[in-house]
Amino acid sequence: MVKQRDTKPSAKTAFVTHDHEGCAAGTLHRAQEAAREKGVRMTPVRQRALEILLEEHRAMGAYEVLDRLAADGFGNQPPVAYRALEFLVENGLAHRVRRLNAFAACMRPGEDHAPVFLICRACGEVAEAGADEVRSALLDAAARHNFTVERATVEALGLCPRCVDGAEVVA
Amino acid sequence: MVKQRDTKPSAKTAFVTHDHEGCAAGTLHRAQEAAREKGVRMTPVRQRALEILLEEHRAMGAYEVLDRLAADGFGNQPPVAYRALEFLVENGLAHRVRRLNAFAACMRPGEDHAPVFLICRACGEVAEAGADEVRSALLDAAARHNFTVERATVEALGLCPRCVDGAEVVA
DNA sequence: AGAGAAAATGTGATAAGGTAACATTGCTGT
DNA sequence: ACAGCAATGTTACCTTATCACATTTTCTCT
Ligand SMILES: [Zn+2]
Ligand SMILES: [Zn+2]
Ligand SMILES: [Zn+2]
Ligand SMILES: [Zn+2]
Repeated sequence: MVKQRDTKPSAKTAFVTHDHEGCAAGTLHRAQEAAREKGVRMTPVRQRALEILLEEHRAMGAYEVLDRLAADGFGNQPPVAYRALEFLVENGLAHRVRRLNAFAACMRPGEDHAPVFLICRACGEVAEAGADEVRSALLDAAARHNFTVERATVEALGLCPRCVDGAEVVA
Repeated sequence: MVKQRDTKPSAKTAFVTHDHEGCAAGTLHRAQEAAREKGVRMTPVRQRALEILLEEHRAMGAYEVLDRLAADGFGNQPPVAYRALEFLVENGLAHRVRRLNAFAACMRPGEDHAPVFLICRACGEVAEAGADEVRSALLDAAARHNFTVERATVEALGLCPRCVDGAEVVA
């Protein structure tokens, strides 16, 4: 059979225990590469911000990132974090998760993909799912209203496979 | 004039010039009916909040709604608006538009639908598009990750048919 | 009708998220 | 070296959202 190369990390890492050290390092490397190819500058704050986002598969608020950056000797005012995060988002190295008012590292930097997020309400993990079908269905729906889509937000809130067993016992 | 009984308002009103007076009145009526059937109380503040949202096909911030409510003699503190809006959202009479941090009246109250929003970045109009295909595609994508979807946010930002001609001349 | 419980509202305070504006630093090219 | 521009530091401020608690209204049951 055709052996899958390391081109689809998200499919392998979403809600599955894995070597996250390597996962993060690899993604960071790919992000750096993507930035270089794109001709944008990966400065220290920006890189550090991305590293922070990559530590876990969850979304972090700007102020949470800011605290971490400040602790590392960078500025401690909101624009420091917002600017770094804005840079990462604009260059496809991170995503904004609107449901959480937070940011998450992109797991497929440079791939020009349409992100769909799966957000576990129990453990807070966020996975990026490939979903071209969702996009095309959305474009179809928009087309029926003669609407021109420029950017789309698709986010699902629910329970990941690890949390689905035993999460609703609370109620 | 009892003409529209089993119509699909959203499909007819989205980005199309129409009798909005009747559109709003009809939707309000259907919302009241839905609330009654559901056994929840449509109090004065709640109804007024919905009326305010129904005035235009766009999303309004909570504070904007609050100002209007205060002007009508209701309380002028944030919880007044947030509570009314929360009620409307929880009972399917309004939706939260996350991309705008705002709220929009639901155009098909009581219909138990999965809302997909088309947001025009030029005129600010917001349309609710029916998109079962988008939902099922999203559920499929989630299923591939063994993720259980509970709630989903699908929002598209772009240009409505009325704004698409002549909007980008600015740049 | 009247007591008690539950739901809804009023209000003050504060947390959390986000931006504008301007000074300063540092890189880039000539 | 020096002009020009990108990036950063910093101050101040704005918007959005929630908490906590007192008061009123409405519901429920006797
Ligand atoms: Zn990982
Ligand atoms: Zn989980
Ligand atoms: Zn209308
Ligand atoms: Zn428009």
